[in-house]
Amino acid sequence: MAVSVITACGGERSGRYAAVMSLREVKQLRTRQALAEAAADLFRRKGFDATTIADVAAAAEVGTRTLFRYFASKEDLLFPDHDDRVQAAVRTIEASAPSERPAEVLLRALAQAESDDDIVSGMTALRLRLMREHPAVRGKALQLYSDAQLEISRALANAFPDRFDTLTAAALTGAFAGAVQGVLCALIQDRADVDDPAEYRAIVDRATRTALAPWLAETFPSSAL
Amino acid sequence: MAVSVITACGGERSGRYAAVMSLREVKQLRTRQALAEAAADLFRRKGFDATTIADVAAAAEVGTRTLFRYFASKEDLLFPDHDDRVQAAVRTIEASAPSERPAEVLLRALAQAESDDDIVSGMTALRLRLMREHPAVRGKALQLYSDAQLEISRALANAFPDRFDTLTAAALTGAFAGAVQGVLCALIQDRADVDDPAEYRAIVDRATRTALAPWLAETFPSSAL
DNA sequence: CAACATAATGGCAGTCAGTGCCATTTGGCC
DNA sequence: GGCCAAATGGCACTGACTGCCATTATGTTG
Repeated sequence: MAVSVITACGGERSGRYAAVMSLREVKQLRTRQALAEAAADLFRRKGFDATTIADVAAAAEVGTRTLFRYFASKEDLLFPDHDDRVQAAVRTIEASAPSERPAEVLLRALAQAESDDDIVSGMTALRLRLMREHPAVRGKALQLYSDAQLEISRALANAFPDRFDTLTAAALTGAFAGAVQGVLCALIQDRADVDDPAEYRAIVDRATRTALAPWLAETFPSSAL
Repeated sequence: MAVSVITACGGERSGRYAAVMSLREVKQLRTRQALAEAAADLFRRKGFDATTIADVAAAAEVGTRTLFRYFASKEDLLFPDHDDRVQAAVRTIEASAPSERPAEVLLRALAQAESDDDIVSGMTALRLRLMREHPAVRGKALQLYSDAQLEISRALANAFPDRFDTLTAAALTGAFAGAVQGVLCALIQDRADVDDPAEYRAIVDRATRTALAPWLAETFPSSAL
């Protein structure tokens, strides 16, 4: 999403967003994306450890000091639009009708968080590989996911105030996310590499379905959902 | 557990483990514990950031180079006997009877991982506080928990080979752990500090019950468990 | 008990992530 | 054009962490 905006700005339709984005903002977005792309490229080619912050900054043609104004840490370079996705998921929940089943809404919100951009660009595959090989990356990912989870559970509690208290919402969200995460980790551990986007999507789908089957089962007391 | 062994070694019954532990091993355990205790003490008094590795090493009367032979990172100092607990949980699962309900076994294994030592010593409270305040600590904790989760799910799949494939076990374990973790996080977020051991235990109990209520409900189809 | 093999220690120099400070530049706006 | 606020990037610095190596302590064998 951010990607397409910038592409549009740089291309023939560069004036399209002039009305809504100042030049300064456009430049910032470009710098941010240049950093993320340079990082992904270097991580892929040279490896995570062998790539220094200075390398990334140089490749993006900014100073290292500037890099840290865009990304708080080296690991954050791998999750450039994390916030956008979380916000999208939250909005999905907020926009849901009270008549819907919370589990369905949650499922839709999580599915939406999977950006197609990332999958086809191979960013997801890179991320998964680095998560497996570098504990620090895995730790950062888990931290981001955990924070997102909390935010989502709050949105859920707000969207269904009559069915959930904060704690139950946290439990439900945690169970969902935990199940998916658990399956995903187990899958990652097995197959060495997931290069094919379609394969990755199939895996995620399977993981989600496996994990959530009990929650979505008809026999399950709807009061708990 | 490690604590009591060392205490016994250093005290009047110092000869007790001489037959099973060499002097070298006893010294190593002592150094390890000295480091963990020094770290906990300093983190508590001075704060996490303000405490340097050099401080901890000096307090434990070893060189910083030696510290890193016992703990791979500054954060690891906060989880000194993580491995022991995970192994205990795994053994609990391995020792379970095939006739038991997997969910019950899992619950018992997780409950056992809560060491009384830690709770009364305030280690847990310190850990929770630092997890809330320092993302790096939270990331490390999540990483350790995630790895433990994978190991436990494997043990579960092994213990109930006729009921679970690897993925379902991972999903169930993930859902359990995720639910508890979610509730715990939500609870932690609210109350600023949990100093009282009894209060902490109550919170964990409540979190566990809230999180797992759906799974343990009678109406839930037993085939899924 | 002596001598040897092995493992633990700790110091030193070095790398790199990340931060505070400040002078300079740049875009937004009147 | 000129002022203001924000962005930039260089510099020096801290602190976690590592490889290397000489020294020391421990276990073992005769």
